[in-house]
Amino acid sequence: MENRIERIKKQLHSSSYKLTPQREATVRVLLEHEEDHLSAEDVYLLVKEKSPEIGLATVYRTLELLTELKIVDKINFGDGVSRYDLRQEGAAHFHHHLVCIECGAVDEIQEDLLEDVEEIVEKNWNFIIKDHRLTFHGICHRCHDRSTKDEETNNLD
Amino acid sequence: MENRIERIKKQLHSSSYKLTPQREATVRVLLEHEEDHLSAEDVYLLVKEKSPEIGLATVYRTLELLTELKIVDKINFGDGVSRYDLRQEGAAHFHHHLVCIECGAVDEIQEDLLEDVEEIVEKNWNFIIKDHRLTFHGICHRCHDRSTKDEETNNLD
DNA sequence: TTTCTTGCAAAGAGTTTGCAGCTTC
DNA sequence: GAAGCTGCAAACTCTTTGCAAGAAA
Repeated sequence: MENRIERIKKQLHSSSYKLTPQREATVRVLLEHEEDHLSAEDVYLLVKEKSPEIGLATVYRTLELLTELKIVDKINFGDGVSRYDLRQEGAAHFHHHLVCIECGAVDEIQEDLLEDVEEIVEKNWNFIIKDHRLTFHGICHRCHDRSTKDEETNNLD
Repeated sequence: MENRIERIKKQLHSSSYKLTPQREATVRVLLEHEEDHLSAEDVYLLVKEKSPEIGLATVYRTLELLTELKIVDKINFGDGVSRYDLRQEGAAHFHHHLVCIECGAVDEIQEDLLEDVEEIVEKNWNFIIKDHRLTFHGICHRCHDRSTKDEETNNLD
C-alpha cells in the first residue's frame, strides 16, 4: 500500500505534479476500493469521510490527472456515470469486465484473452491497437446459482 | 430501405407502439447513416432538415424506444455522449468498433471474433454471456498510411 | 515571488420530465 | 373520448470552469 503510494508519488513528480494531501487521500480511497468501480461521486463521499474539507471539483481534477497519467482508467458502463479503476501495475492492457444484468455486479478479468483477436484485427483491418475495452453483459455466477437453487426448490413443491 | 421500415413498423406494432411520422423520420435518418455513429443531437439535426417541426425530446424518446426494442444499440465511446447504432438485422451480437485516437474515426467490425473468448469466459468465470461490447483504440489505416507517407517525404530531405 | 493547487459557486453539456395540446383509434 | 404521442420549456444530473484565497518551492 505505502509502496504503491510512493510509486504514484514518483509518477506524479516525474510529470511535475505534487502529491498533495487531497490527491493522496483520493489515491488511498482508490487503493482501498480496488475491487470496486467507483464513480467520482462515490470517491468524493469516501474521501470526505477522512478529509471532510475536500471539494468535489478537486476529486474530479485528481481523477482526471490520474487518468491522464494512466494510473487509473476511466470507464463507462452505459449508465450516465464515469467510473474510475486503478490500473494493475505494469499492465499493458486494460482488463475486462463482466457486468451482471440481474444484480449489477461488476467482476474483473485480468487475463488478456484477446491476443489472438488483436492479431487478426491488426492484420485484417490494418489497425494499430493501442488499447481495448471489452465488457460482457450477462448473468453472473451468483445470480445463476441463486436461480438454479430456486428451480430446485420449486421442483420440491 | 422500405422493407426495413416496414419491418420496424411491425416490430413497433407488436409491442403496441405506432410508427408516427416523427418516429419514421428518425428511423429513416438512422437507416441513411448506418455507417455513422450519430449522437441524439446529430440525429435531431438531420431529422430537422426534412421535418423541421420535430422536437429534440421526441428524438430522445424515439431513440430510447428503439433501444428498448433492440432495434438500435446505444453506445458510448467515453466522450460524454451516447451514440446510436442500428442493429444488423438478425445479428445475435453487437458488432465491434475501431476508434482512431488520431482522427476520431469509428470503423465497424461485423465479424464475431469472440466465440473462443466467450467460451473461455463462460466456462472459467461461470458467467452466462448475453451480449458484449468490444472497442479497440488505436491508429486507423488512414492515419497510419498518412504518417508512413510523411516519413518517406521526410527521408527525401 | 511565482507557480501550483484548492474550494466554492456558477456555468455547461447532455438528457429527462411535466404538461397542455394534438392525433388516432 | 380515452389513450398515445408531441413540442416546448423547465428541471435534473454529471462534469467542468472562473476565480480568489491558500500552500509550496
